[in-house]
Amino acid sequence: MTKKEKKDAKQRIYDAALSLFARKGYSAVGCREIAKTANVNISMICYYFGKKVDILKAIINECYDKYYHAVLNIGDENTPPQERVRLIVRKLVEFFRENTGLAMVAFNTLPIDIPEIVDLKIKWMSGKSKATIELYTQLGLDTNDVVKMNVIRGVLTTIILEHFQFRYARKHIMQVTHQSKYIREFLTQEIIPEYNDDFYEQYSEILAELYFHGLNSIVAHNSKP
Amino acid sequence: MTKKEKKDAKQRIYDAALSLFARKGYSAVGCREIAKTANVNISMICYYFGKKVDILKAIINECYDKYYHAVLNIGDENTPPQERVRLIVRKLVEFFRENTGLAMVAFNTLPIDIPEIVDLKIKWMSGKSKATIELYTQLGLDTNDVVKMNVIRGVLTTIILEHFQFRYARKHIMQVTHQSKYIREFLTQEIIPEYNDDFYEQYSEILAELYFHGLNSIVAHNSKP
Amino acid sequence: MTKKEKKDAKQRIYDAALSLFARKGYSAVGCREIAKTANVNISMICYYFGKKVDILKAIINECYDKYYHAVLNIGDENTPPQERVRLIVRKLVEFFRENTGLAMVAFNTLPIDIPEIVDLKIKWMSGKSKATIELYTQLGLDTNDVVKMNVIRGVLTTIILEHFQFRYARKHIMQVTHQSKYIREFLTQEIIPEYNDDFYEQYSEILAELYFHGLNSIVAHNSKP
Amino acid sequence: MTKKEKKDAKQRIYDAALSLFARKGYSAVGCREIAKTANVNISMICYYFGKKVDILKAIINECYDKYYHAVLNIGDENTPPQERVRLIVRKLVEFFRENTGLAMVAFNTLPIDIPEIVDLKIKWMSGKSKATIELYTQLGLDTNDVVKMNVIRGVLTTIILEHFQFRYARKHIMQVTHQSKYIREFLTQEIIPEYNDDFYEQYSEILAELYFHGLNSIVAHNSKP
DNA sequence: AATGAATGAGTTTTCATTCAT
DNA sequence: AATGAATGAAAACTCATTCAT
Repeated sequence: MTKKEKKDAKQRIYDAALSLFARKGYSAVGCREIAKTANVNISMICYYFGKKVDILKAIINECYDKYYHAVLNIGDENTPPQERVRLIVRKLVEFFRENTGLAMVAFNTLPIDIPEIVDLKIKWMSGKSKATIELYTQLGLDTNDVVKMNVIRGVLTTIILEHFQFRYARKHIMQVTHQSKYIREFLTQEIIPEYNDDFYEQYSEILAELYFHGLNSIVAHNSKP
Repeated sequence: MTKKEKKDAKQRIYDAALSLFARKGYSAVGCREIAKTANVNISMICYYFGKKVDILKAIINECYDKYYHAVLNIGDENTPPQERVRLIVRKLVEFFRENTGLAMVAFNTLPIDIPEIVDLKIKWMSGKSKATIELYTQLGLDTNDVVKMNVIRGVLTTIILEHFQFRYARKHIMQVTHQSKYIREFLTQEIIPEYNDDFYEQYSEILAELYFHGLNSIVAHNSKP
Repeated sequence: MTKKEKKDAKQRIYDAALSLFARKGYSAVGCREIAKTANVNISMICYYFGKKVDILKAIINECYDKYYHAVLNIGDENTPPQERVRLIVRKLVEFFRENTGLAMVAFNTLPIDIPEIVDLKIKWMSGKSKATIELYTQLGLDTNDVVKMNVIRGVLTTIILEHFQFRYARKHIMQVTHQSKYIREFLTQEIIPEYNDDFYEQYSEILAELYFHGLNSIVAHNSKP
Repeated sequence: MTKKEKKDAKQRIYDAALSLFARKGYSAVGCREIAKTANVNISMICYYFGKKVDILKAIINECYDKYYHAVLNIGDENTPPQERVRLIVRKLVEFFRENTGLAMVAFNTLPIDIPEIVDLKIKWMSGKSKATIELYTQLGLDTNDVVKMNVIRGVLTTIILEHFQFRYARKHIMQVTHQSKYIREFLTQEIIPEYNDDFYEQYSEILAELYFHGLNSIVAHNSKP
């Protein structure tokens, strides 16, 4: 092994794990597979990370860290609401675009039943959501309206994440050989856009539009006549 | 064992598996655990379902079947668009409410790397989406606008599913003892509504509002000047 | 496999484990080795005992159970002390002779650092030692004399156990090939008696003699003039 | 690290290993644990001792060396037998008191199945036992009486070792938290003497008494009429 | 139809040791 | 002289599945 490879062993493990977790889910991926993908000996995983779950922890930490950095300081009370929404959407899209795998693994709402992980996630999720709350009040939304808050909680993130999950899944599926040929045909029939800067420019714009007007419409809405 | 129990063995396995898959994910659940939860002998699983994966198949099949029945024939071209949206949302919410676990397992976009499952899902997902397409055209949306379609694809389902996943996760987490007391405190501090008929009446109303106006706003939107 | 073998699988594992633990100590024996010795698949161990440590638990339980049955009801206040000592020694020797391996594993004072085992042992050891206490008082020994009690605590058991450990070890060592030939020579030079009924008849007699007069002498002894 | 620490690294490993072996047994202790306890890098162990087993060898060597020095030249034919016994007991108690851990590891009769160790022990054990043999003849004991020799072989050492093992184990157990509270209560209920000079003065006296009169009684004993 | 026993390949993790520096 | 990285073998244990009954 060259020096380069040695230096990167930990990183290679991390990357391999991230990619595999994103594709199969944490539990479906074994250390063997990670090691093979990273081209290292199995024991290296424990050597560098201690336990398999610690790789997941590292991923979650990196993801939330990046996430909160991304959505930090997006406009203030002086920014016009629509502009603010546009900024938020743009930032989020950018974040998910750059960290698709990371986000898929960390944000997957599937409640993996590992207490440590649950705790870690909750720790991250608690007390950071100022930005959106600020936006809501700016739009005149009653943040004490439990129903409305239940409707809009996490909506934006969810929509974007879902987009990337779908895109990721489709790409992955197309690389795999499937039993039924008609599925392959179906997949290739679909019009798949080029997911380039231009696409996401428009995507953000439209999503911001949808979200902004959607929000506004429910501000006015009176739940009970 | 009574005869009643014997008769229900298969169902008990199915129910146990469903509940466990929803909580932990398919791969994280072992046959042992399912058998124990269902209070049957392990070999019963293979006996009734052949392979573990076949339970998942059964779940997916039941879910999609119910799903498409739920969203079938919701209004037609004569129904006013807003009313139609309201109907769709209502039906979807109802569906997810009644089949939370089922939907969590079947719709989880996490692409589990099991070809059979992927194929099965694709088979179900292809060619059934007439209802929404109809709605789009009724609203005047250009269904060939790739970007717009990427934005709205699956949005409604995703939002509702996410709501139920969040609700489910929170409930589950609260039942588990966690290391950090402050997490428990945090969880109990939150205002959690009673998720009753009344709540979902309002929830559907507001979500329909948001979705309808959101959609309308992007119909008008001109991506590129 | 014949039916006979099937039936005995658990027993074979138990026996193999007992024999290996006696020879090498619990920690030095692996499941692989037990399985091979018992001529079963490794997974059978977990299948029948759950965990490796549970075999040890079973051994300890069997040993203490037999032990307390063996030393139960050996004479009473009407039995002359010397006769009583003779009876106790005889019973103990008999017990150790019949359960050498069992006793070596269970009574090995080596404090294996497994809490469950420590607890189990203490549970057994507490509150069962009436027989010896009765004897002491009969002999006129002050059971509150801490020093004397420290001297005689467990002496008899220890001496006998040591005899069997030594005998066991020597036998085992002689079966193994050793590097240094002079050791083999040395070992074979030694006069090794036949450990038959006759031997243990005399052994018990002499040990009882030693123990009885030893005890008596310290009864009279005044620790501090 | 200071120079002092560096200098002592080997000693620290030795001490850590000794303490851990005494508590858990050789096989149950890993190099990792030794290294951690000694606060050195794992590779230091191999660096200083070659193999893990060589630490054990060092321990055994040190122990036997000290042991034989301790019991060397304790009285001669002119010393009155009872006085001689008293001296031997005193010396042995002193030795075990000062080298409890060492003796526990080295003298543990548990036959660890490592040929090198077995050989080493046998090498030490052979041909050094003049002192006791001398005593026996002085007392008029027939050293050719195989049964008698089997009874008294190692008795003294065994008794004392057992005392220290018990003391050691109890102390260790009390430091550990156990599941069952009643065990802790039981342990603390016991009257535990202060194991100081005064205690061992008396302990040696009483044990010498027991041993001397015990031996004498069997000298007179005629095995078979 | 139903099941307890059995299995071999699988899991994660730890082992003592070696190596290049 | 000293060490962090690396390793393959082994550790205990679990896996989904099969099979004889």
